[in-house]
Amino acid sequence: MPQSAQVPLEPRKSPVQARSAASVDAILEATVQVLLSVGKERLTTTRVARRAGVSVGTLYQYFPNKSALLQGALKRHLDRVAEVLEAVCLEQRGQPLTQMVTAVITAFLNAKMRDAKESVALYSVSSDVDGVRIAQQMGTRCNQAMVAMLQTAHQPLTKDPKIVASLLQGAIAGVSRRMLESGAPEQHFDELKRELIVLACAYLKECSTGEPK
Amino acid sequence: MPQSAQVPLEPRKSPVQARSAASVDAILEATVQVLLSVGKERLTTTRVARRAGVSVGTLYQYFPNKSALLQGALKRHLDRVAEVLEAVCLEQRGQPLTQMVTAVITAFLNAKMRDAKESVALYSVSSDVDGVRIAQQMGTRCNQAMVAMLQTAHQPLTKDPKIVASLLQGAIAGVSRRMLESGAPEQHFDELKRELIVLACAYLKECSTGEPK
DNA sequence: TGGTTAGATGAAGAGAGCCTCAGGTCAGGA
DNA sequence: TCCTGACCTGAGGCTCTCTTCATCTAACCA
Repeated sequence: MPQSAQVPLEPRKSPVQARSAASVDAILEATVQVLLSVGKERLTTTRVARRAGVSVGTLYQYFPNKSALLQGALKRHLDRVAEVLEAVCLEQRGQPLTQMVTAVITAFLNAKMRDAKESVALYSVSSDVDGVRIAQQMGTRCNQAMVAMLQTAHQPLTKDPKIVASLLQGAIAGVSRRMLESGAPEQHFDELKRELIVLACAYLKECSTGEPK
Repeated sequence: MPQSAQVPLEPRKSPVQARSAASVDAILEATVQVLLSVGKERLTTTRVARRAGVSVGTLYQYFPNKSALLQGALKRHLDRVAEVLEAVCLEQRGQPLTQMVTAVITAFLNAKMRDAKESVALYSVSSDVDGVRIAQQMGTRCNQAMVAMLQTAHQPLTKDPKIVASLLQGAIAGVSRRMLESGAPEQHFDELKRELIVLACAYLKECSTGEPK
C-alpha cells in the first residue's frame, strides 16, 4: 500500500485580512488553470504562484506544500458538486423515484458541465493517493444524501438503499467521466443524459415494487 | 490543453535473445509492484530497476523514458482485459441479451479482480495525459466488440447500439472502480456483481422490444 | 502619527531523480 | 577456441523543482 505522507494539510494561517482571502482564492483558481494549460506533470508551485499574481512565498503561507495545494483545488471542486447534489436530494424528498433520479442526474451533469474543463483537469489529481481519499469522502457524503432521499419515496425499495445508491452513483460517475474525457462532451451531452436517466429509471423500477406503499 | 510531450514510446530495441525478453517482462512487472508499494509519486526508475533485478541502464534500453515505462505497464494491463472482453463478446454472439451482459460483466469483474491490486495501482497512471489516451483506445476497442455482439441478439435494439454499449461500459467501469478503490472489494464483490447485472439487464430490457425478431 | 502585526517577496539552498555512457559480461557462430 | 555483437552495469552529470527565510510593504489601531 502506498504510504500516505501524512503531512499537515490545513492552511498554515487562516486569512484575517481581506487581501489574503483573495490570495487563497486566486491561488486555487490558478492551480486549476495551470493544471489545464500544462497538465499535472509540469505544474510547479512557482508557475501557479505566477499565474495567481503572487509570489511563491505567499503560496507557501497558505499551503504547506504542493500536495496540499492540489488537494485544496480538488476539495473545493468536489465540495461544490456535493453541495449541489445534497440540495437536490433534499428538495426531491417525497417525490416519485423516477423524478428523483431525473433531478439528481440533471443537476449532477449540469454541475459537471458548467466547468467541464475543471472537472477533467482534476481527474488527474483525484487519482493520487490522497486524492482518492478525498473523492471517497465525497462519495460517502453523496451516498448518505441519496439514501435519505430514496427512503422518502412512496414506492418502497426491495433492496438496501445504500447498495442501490452506490450502483447509481457508480453508473452516473462512470458514464459522466467517459463523456468528459472523450474530449467532445457537448455533442453527446443531451443524448447521454437522456440515456443515463433511462438506465437509472429502469434499474429503480427493478428495485421497487412499483406500488405506492 | 496539456501538451503531450510526444516522445518516442516504443522500446528502443526489440528483444532478440531470450534473456532480454525476460528483462522487459520483469521490468513491467516490477513497475506494477513499485506502484503498489510506494505509489506513483515515489516511483523512480532506479527503484523499478532494482525491484526487477536489473540495472537502470538496462531499463533504459527498452524504455526511452519513465513515462513510456508507465504507459507500457498500463497498456499491458488493459490489453489483457480487452482480450478477455473481446473473447467473451465473440462467444456470446447470438445469445439472448440478458445472457450476453451477464457473461460480459462476469468476465470483466473476474479479470479485474484476479489482479485487483494491479488494477487499483494503474488507475493513477490512467489519469495522466497519455494514460487517458491509452484508456480511451481500449474503451473504443471494447465498444466495437460489444456493438458487434449486441447486433447479433435475436431481440432487436431500439437504439443505436453504440450508445447502448457506451452506457453499459460507463456503468460497468464506474461501479467497478468504486468497488476497487473502496479498499475492501472482496466483501461486496458478489453483491455488486449481482446488482450490476440487474442494472444492465433492466437497461437492456428498456432498449429492446423484448420480442425475438 | 507611530507602533505592531499581517502579509508579500524572491533569491538561493537543498535534494532528488532522470538519463547517459564508457566500459564490462555473456551467448552463439565460425 | 575465439570473435562479434547483444546485453548489462551503475556512478555521476545535469536539471529541475520544492521550500525556506531574511527582508520589505501594507493595514490596522491607539
